[in-house]
Amino acid sequence: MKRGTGRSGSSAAPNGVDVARLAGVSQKTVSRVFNEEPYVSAEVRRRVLEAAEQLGYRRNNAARALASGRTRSIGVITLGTALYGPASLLMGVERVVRDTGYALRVVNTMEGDPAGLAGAVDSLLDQGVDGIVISEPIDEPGGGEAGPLRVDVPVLVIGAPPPPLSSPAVLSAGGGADLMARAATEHLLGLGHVTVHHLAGPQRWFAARDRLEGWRTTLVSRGRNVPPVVEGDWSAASGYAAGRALAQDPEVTAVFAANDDMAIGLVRALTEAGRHVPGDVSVVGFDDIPVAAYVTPPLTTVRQPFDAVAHEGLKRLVHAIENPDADPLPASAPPVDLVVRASTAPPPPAVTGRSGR
Amino acid sequence: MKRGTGRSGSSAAPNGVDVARLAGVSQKTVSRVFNEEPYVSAEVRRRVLEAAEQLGYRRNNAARALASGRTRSIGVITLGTALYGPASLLMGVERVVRDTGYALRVVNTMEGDPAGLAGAVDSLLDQGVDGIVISEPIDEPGGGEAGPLRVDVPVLVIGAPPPPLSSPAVLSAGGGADLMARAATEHLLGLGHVTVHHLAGPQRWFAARDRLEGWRTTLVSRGRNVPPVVEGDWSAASGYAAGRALAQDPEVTAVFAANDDMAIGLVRALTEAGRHVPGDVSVVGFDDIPVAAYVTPPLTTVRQPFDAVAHEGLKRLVHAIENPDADPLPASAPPVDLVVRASTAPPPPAVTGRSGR
DNA sequence: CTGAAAGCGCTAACAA
DNA sequence: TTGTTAGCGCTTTCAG
Repeated sequence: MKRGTGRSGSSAAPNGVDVARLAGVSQKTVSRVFNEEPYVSAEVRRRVLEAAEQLGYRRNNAARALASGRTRSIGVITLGTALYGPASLLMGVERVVRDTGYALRVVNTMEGDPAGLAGAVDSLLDQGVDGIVISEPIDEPGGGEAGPLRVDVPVLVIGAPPPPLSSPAVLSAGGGADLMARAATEHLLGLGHVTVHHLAGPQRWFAARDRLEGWRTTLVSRGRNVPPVVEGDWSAASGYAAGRALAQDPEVTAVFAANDDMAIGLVRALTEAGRHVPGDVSVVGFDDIPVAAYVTPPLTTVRQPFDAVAHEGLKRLVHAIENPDADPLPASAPPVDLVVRASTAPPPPAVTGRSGR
Repeated sequence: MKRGTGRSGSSAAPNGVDVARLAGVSQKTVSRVFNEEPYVSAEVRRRVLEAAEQLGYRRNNAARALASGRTRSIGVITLGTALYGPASLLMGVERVVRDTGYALRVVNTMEGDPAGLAGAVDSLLDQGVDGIVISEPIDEPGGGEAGPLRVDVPVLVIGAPPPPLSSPAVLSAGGGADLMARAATEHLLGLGHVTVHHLAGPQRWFAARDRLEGWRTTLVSRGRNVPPVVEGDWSAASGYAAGRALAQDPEVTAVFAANDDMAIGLVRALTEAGRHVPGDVSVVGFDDIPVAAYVTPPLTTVRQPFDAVAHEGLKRLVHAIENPDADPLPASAPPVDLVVRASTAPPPPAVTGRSGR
């Protein structure tokens, strides 16, 4: 092939040898300068930097990765939806990853993806990432029949307990949805509702199950009746469908929806059926999407601290990557933030009087 | 260093030489098998595959990139918001990139990012991508004072005309917002409104300017009065603020908002001010976000074909990457899709000053 | 403080 | 159909 190591011809991108020659030093010294290693005289550093600048030199990352065995990149696996929650999380992750000096690679697992999580992990491992973030994994159709996933880099799972996998470090972040669901439910109970209905998310999602659990345990611990759960698919359309059914039942005076989109569809169905929100029925959402404060009526909801979760989790992941032998950093729980607006109120008088069974 | 090329010791990841030895062939043959090159006998292929399987072999991407000069990855630069439009676009891009066999690297440029677009491009170039997608770039504070960006890979710009940059190929996709804005405006005019007000997006965004332009030219070409523009920041909150002002003006009977979030805030403000939508004022949004059909009243809006745009644009970008010398593929315009729901109606009979019905 | 030499694991010609 | 020989551009090790 003989392209001539360190040609001074101009066509291809310049390399360390070119810079070294121009600066009158060895290639190793160029490497030292760019890695900010100690023991380089100010004078030499200046010459190297100047030569690099002049040539438009830029370190070749593939070569760096090959020689060092590290790619300085982190892969994230998301569900590939533009839903507010997952999208916010991804943006948060990107920011932190970049701030930490890593590059970000993204792979989606669409629901129904044949390869699923294992395929996504594999593709990231092929690319050679130093760590993996799995954002809101969901249960898979043929779930884990292939045994635990073997991963040789640290993994951070956000919004769910870790799936079965063997890895040098498995961390998780973003728990606490059950506590948030509890706050929502208690808010409604505190308003005087006899019980609270729940419009759940798809139960394949851990996030959906977690919220349901928080709701259920709250009712149980208060000795309230636990009404049957209605399950939606996160969409406003499914919330609307659920709302049409719920509207028929006069016992329904309070509903906790597992996300804001469904809550909005629900409110619409109730309103169309002549059930006033919050006069007849109170509704609480989840996420605090940007329009939540501006729909009619403004939605009471639970705000999720996406950025904080991403930041907290990534910090621990990077620590695990860079200190393979150290103990993992401890996790910290995100705060609960119930935003009370106008979609919740005490139950209507007629119903208040009756005692819950 | 002498780690022993092709050691049979088990610790590190196996390489091509290990596989070759086990299969009793040369390393090059292993390479041939994995690249699906022709001229490998079925028997040899089988042996190699078996050996690889047994060893858990996985090609080293860094080495491949170094040797071939291609990373098989595409970088995308987004604004780092969870706004429905940008997020949907990103998901669409991810899917197509993956389907095409490339890996995806993501870098955000937050508004106000000091490094800005140039910094993002630079970071991607450092990582060594084969192509770059710039999604919805916005004007930058100190815009382009550093001269045209020098990029040595093909670039696809979505939702805006290409910024000044020198690159082997500069493509653009996702135009046509002006046509969509025109459709929205004409729908309102067709309903009988004398003119249409516009609640614009931040004018630093090309997407916002494009929609404004489509609206303005429609009015002008119809000989209608062009009312002053109100500018929001895409948020429902800004739509609400604009709505409070607009509600004071009895001349306002129709408003075209540059996105659905602002439209929702706008509707809320109008309603609170006693101006009924669509009885007194008609409102059209833009994007068709998932909740648009379920807010009160269901929003008439323009649906954006994010997936189609991503698919169409990426196809051309990949073509440009893989056929550096061929002519670029021609662009095709996305379809215009106005979704008429219940937030638009003919203007009220008496346009001067009364409210309600 | 600086440099020389030896790879990292793969692909690219060129033989055989 | 298969193998040989060079690198790709950097980091690592070990000497000065």
